[in-house]
Amino acid sequence: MARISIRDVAIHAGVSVGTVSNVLNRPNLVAEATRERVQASIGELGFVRNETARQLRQGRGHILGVVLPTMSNPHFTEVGRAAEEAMNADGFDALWCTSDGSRAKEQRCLDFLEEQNVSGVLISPLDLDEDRVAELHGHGLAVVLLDRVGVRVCSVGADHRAGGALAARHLLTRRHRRLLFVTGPLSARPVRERHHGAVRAALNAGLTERDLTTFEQAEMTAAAGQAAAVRLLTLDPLPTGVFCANDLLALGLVNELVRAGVKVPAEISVVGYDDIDLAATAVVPLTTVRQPRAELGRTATELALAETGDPEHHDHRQVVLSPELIVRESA
Amino acid sequence: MARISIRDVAIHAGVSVGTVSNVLNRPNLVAEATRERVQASIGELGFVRNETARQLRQGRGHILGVVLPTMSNPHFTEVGRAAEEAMNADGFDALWCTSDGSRAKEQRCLDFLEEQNVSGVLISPLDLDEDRVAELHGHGLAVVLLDRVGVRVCSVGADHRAGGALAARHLLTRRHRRLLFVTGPLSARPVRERHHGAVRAALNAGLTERDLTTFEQAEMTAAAGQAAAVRLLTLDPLPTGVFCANDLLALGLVNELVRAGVKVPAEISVVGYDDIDLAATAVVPLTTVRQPRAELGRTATELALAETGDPEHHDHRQVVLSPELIVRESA
DNA sequence: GCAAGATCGTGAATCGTTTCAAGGTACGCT
DNA sequence: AGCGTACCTTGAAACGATTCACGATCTTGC
Repeated sequence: MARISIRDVAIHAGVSVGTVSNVLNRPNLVAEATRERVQASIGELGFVRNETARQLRQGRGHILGVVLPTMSNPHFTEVGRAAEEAMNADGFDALWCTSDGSRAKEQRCLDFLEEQNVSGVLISPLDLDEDRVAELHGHGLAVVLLDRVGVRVCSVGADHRAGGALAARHLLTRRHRRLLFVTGPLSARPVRERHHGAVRAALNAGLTERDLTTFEQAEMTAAAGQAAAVRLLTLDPLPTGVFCANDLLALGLVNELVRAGVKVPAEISVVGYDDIDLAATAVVPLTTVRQPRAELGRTATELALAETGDPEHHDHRQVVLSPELIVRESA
Repeated sequence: MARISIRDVAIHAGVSVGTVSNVLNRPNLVAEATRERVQASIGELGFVRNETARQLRQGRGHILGVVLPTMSNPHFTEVGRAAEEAMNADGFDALWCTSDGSRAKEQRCLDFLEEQNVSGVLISPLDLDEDRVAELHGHGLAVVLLDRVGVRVCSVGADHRAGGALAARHLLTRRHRRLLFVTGPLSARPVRERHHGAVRAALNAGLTERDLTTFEQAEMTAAAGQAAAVRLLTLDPLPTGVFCANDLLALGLVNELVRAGVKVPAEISVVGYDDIDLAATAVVPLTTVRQPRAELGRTATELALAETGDPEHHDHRQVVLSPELIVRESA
């Protein structure tokens, strides 16, 4: 029942603990015969390295924290997956945390990660707390902000303003003149930027405030999108083009419109954001703004790893990636 | 830059490390004045407990691993979320791992968790490796199987056979006599059981093998569901009732059918499985078999915690929960 | 004024690793 | 024989916390 330690292995193999450790970490220093004997003992006893002790000795674990606002939106889990893959390739592991939309939970995640002695954190913050980030950073953790630029840390994100503009301009080229923007909470910066980008583009194209309506939904889920559709249908005159701040909203909205007998895109066109897998298989395949998810995750990991690798002279980079309009059928 | 340790705090506050530890863990043993002084130093220095060292000393961390086959299916992330909530309530934290459909990755997850010294693991195994489970268990970890019963460990799952039967019987009561079953890989037990349950129910109701078609999709995604729909439409005669092994498949399938001009449920009825959030907001709100997700996760945590609490005389329980048919519009 | 408790604080041992200076052996070379 | 080199192996000192037996100091009661 008691856990097998390196010491047990050493005794069993008739060598010192140092040698067992060498077999584990620098096998080339150990004579072949010895090495095999030790390996055999390891197998026989079912020894599993205690990473906890190893970390303690080594200072920091080979672990990066990943803090996401939710696991229910495939966009985020995919970014995380790409990040994790990149870590694994470098011998690091991911520690996933979810803030679940709560600032308090987000703090708990960060505390947890810091206590767990991770060497860095990739975080998609709800609402950037610069001080907390500085603190983390001061404690020697590499911090990479996802979708948010911060002072004095690395960050990687897509250009949401450009993305919003992309969506709006697409609707405008299709001659839509009455637009509805269905956003999430504007307190969240990426959401706000998508919205501003879209509004700006519309205004630049000669539309006026009166041509624009905004629904600010509390959640960015399909259910919220559905609710938005219901509300949309009470508008008079009806908008002909809708931009949703993410695909989940767009999916719920389109579904409800179709159910109500509205033809998409003939009567109302809809553009989403993110290009999650579900977008392509929707009833009306969704025209949407694709975020370079895999690149986002991968780059975030790279930045974090670069910083942990050489914290001394590391200059923080702000990587901003370009979103891409994916035209399908909904607009 | 160097991490602040309990020793630094002790020096700063002019006490011994033992006292600082007491402030942290048994504050009642420390005089109020001292306690406050230490607390002040902790705040001032920005001390963060090194959970790694604590774990080393204490034997096992207050962490439970959660191994899921994918983060892209909301069903699993929701189960995980419920499990995590229950852990948090008991002072435990969750360590999330994804096997991503690969047996090898699953092994890596388990190795990782064991090295991390977690005190237990909740696992939704791809394909149960009894030996590995026994090994984990032998190493003193509490193991709880999700959706799979195993020998000599706790498990909690829904009754998939009953769920499959529920779905099939619903189609049968609606007078469907030509059924299509769109399943995932039948090598996965829960999938197989859903299928068997459905087939059995159909046969019992007097249908023959010739009335039943099965598509075994490699993935259980909306894209796979879409592909299944395309193939479905080549069938002659067309089935009138379809049971999909999960909601993602069903969603993709329904969407494609609707796109092709097929009326759901009038011409073809579809039943899904899981009742993920998206099911309710689909174009044709999905009739589906709900799994008690929250209860599943919560119960799994409870079982694991019970075992870690008192490993000596703990009898392993096999909890099986009942699925429930949710009738909406698709069938 | 003193013994017996009660109340606090200390310091060393410990958890399982890694690391590294130092010790052994064997071998070849002069 | 003596010495230098290579090659292996050892043992002890960390890492940062917790725990616990033991002192030190203060009360209290007689």
